Amino acid sequence: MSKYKEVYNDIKEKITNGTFKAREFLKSESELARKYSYSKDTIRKALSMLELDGYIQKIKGKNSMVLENGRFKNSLSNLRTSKELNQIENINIKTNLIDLRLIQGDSELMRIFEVSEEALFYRVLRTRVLDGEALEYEKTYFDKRIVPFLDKKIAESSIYDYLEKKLHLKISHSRRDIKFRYATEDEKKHMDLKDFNLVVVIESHTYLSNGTLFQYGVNLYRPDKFVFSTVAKR
Amino acid sequence: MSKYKEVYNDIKEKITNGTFKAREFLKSESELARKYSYSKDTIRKALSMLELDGYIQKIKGKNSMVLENGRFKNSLSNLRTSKELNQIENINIKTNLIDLRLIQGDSELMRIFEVSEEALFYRVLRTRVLDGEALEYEKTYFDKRIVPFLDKKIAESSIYDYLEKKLHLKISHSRRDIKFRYATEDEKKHMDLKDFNLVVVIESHTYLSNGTLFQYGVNLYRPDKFVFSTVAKR
DNA sequence: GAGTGGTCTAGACCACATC
DNA sequence: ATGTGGTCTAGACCACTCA
Repeated sequence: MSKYKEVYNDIKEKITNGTFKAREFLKSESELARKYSYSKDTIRKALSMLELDGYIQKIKGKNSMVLENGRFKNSLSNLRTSKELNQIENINIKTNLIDLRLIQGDSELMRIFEVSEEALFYRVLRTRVLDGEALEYEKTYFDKRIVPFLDKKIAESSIYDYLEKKLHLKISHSRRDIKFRYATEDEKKHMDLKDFNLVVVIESHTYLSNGTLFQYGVNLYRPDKFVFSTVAKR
Repeated sequence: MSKYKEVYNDIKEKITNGTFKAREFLKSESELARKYSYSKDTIRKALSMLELDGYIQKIKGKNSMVLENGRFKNSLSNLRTSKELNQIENINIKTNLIDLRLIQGDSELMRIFEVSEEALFYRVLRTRVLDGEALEYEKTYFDKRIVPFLDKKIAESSIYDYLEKKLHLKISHSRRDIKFRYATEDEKKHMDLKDFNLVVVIESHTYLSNGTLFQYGVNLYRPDKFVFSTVAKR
């Protein structure tokens, strides 16, 4: 764990658990530097990350101010797994594995991954059931050259835990497009859409630290059940 | 203009105009430092911003790689005004001012801005018409203590240009919540929603560099017409 | 004027990819 | 072994806020 991440996590924890409250001011950068016995620049790096993630606002000439953070539900500025999200909203969520298989020759996937027709992909279909309603339907595709093995047990829990802790993949970032479209018949079958004919679609492309695309996925949500928050810097 | 912003803009320009193409590699940080005659750290700051904004990916042990950027339409990771968006999608967009007035005593606004009932707000209602269809409906509220004057002429062009260039407001960041709900009768009247009864809602709270909330707004879009892209870092 | 955050530098050392 | 990006430091100077 690098020093700036340690400081970042420490302060973030104190903000989320209420030790530092919204509208309060942090200690100055030089005081924090003394307190942690790190250089001012290391503290600054931690504070910059906290600002990017919407926890604090730096104000020139004054100390940094703690922002309210309660509004954040599904934060898209952080890359979160569904499991992490569950811990935030402490409600009854259950993951159901619908299907897990190897597929080959899908032209759409060949285009996305820029591979030839021999390429193999794991396809994972899962739903997330929240208080008895299937509100999320997830279709995920993994490049088998990078994820050589997946089984039912892994797919029923957290795939990302497995990728990072067991396969030691270094995940860099994810590009996400949010859009809206009519649900297909298959989607209507697996989701509890009530009267809604539209679904929220989050398409994601996830890359490793070396720039390789290894995952493509589509997550579908019932429109009335999800809010996404971001912080946009000027 | 700071040095790192100069480098950021220079490289960003070369990526967007095609001088640097996707999957190509940039020069190394030390080469760039020599080329611009700036320190390595200044170059690194520029590259980090480019990475955050999804233009490049830094790869340890190798040079930084240019990412494809064509997919970005409405990027929520940058704070963009509608006018800037228009320049990107060079299609026929027209802004219509529906209403501009001072309002007072709205309890919802009093709660959001945390002010008492004497507080005055400018309310601006506008639509954006794209190839003849009113696809965006914008309701914006400004704290009159910070924006003391607005008129028809300003509201019909770019309000943000006015705020930054004339009033010299320093805009820091904006919190945005994306959600979906049924359209109201008023919204159906002003927008060309076709058969859609749902609208995409982007609620925004915009803050100055000193931490003051000065703008609250709701932007509504027809669901089939907009895509929002973000880059989420792990 | 004193203190704060913002920019910039030069140099050290580490981890990683490549040959 | 070489070059790359990542972390960390110490110090300088600037712009801003506030009393």
